[in-house]
Amino acid sequence: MSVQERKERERAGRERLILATARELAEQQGWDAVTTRRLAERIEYSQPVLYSHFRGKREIIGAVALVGAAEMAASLRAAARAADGPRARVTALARAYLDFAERNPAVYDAMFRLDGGLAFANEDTPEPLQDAFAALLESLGEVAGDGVHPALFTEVFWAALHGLATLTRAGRLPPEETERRAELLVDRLALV
Amino acid sequence: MSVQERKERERAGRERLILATARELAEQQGWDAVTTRRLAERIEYSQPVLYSHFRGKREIIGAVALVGAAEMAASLRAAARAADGPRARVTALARAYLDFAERNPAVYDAMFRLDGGLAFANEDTPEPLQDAFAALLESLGEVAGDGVHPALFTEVFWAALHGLATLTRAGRLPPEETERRAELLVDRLALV
DNA sequence: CTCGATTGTCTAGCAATGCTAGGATCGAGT
DNA sequence: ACTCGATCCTAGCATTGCTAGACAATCGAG
Repeated sequence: MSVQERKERERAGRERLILATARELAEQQGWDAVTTRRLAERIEYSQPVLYSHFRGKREIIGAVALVGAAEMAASLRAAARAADGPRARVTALARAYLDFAERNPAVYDAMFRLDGGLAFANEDTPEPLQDAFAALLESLGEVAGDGVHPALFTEVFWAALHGLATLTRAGRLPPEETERRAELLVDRLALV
Repeated sequence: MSVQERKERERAGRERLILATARELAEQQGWDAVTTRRLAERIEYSQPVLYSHFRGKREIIGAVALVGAAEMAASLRAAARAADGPRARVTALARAYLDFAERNPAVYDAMFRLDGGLAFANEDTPEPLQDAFAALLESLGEVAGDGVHPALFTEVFWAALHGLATLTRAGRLPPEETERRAELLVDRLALV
């Protein structure tokens, strides 16, 4: 059995290598530059190897998205934990979210802009994505206000952050005032 | 000179045909299905003809985006005009925006999600895009609140709407509660 | 009316893309 | 040492955006 175990270990290692390489390449040159050929060349295997791990490029994007979701959830929780009081937590949360999107644009795209073949908004949604939403909910639920469903409030807040992140990165909004926009958003949306 | 004029008229007509066809195809099957070959076939010309009107696919997307922006601006203004009072205007505006995005997903993508090679957030921004933003500003400026820059407020509001529109359409948010989310957004962001 | 030139259009082709079939190679277990 | 299955690669397909160069239609001058 040891032989089989070793093989599985090697396989898992190579899968991590593929994902790390895809992510790195995407961050460096954008997802368009992540072609199966280039990716295969960088991991020093031929293209068909990729297809023994993933169904195709879409699934690779999806896998990177899941890794990113876990990271984002951790970042959000860390930021919330470091802040005192509900209001400060929300501010920190918003900053952390926008910061993550700015620092990991390719991963963010994989999560929310590209089609990674992932299920959303239903029971089939992969755990890391549900957990990232939960991380938002934990801090936002307490400032939703009476009579407002926490999940609905979180969705709206999230959508606003998502809009700011994507429009800014696409050059639709001047980046200089990101901070002021985030402040305004928190000021209005968070009740005390 | 009349000959030349006729040719220019025909040329302009064909350009409109290209754009209308591209838009129709994109709305029916998505922008991925808008290939130069398919597009050329539908307009009953060969592919190179497309390149005598536009630099490439990107520029076609950009041109569709401009047409869409003009339409959206008109829709937003019509909705605002039909409402009484600042608060009702904002509600109507939000509804009209989300409605436009839902009814013209391909055009919306061309405007805000895809790369149409257009300039944004600077003085080179094409007029229709500036005007669409102006249409938002007209109704939103009056509910920004004291001491809040109207343009900044509009950007935040717009980003929130954009987030709702894109996340909903990408299946990230369940569509049933769109209306409630929009209400919550207006409730919180618009000051009276 | 004819002819040359210009304008316009098409056929054919390039390189790059995602993906796959089929054969070669390597190694585990007898 | 040998067999057989798993593993990997070479080669290739269809499709994409885009372009070069040949061909045809049309216009203006004589």
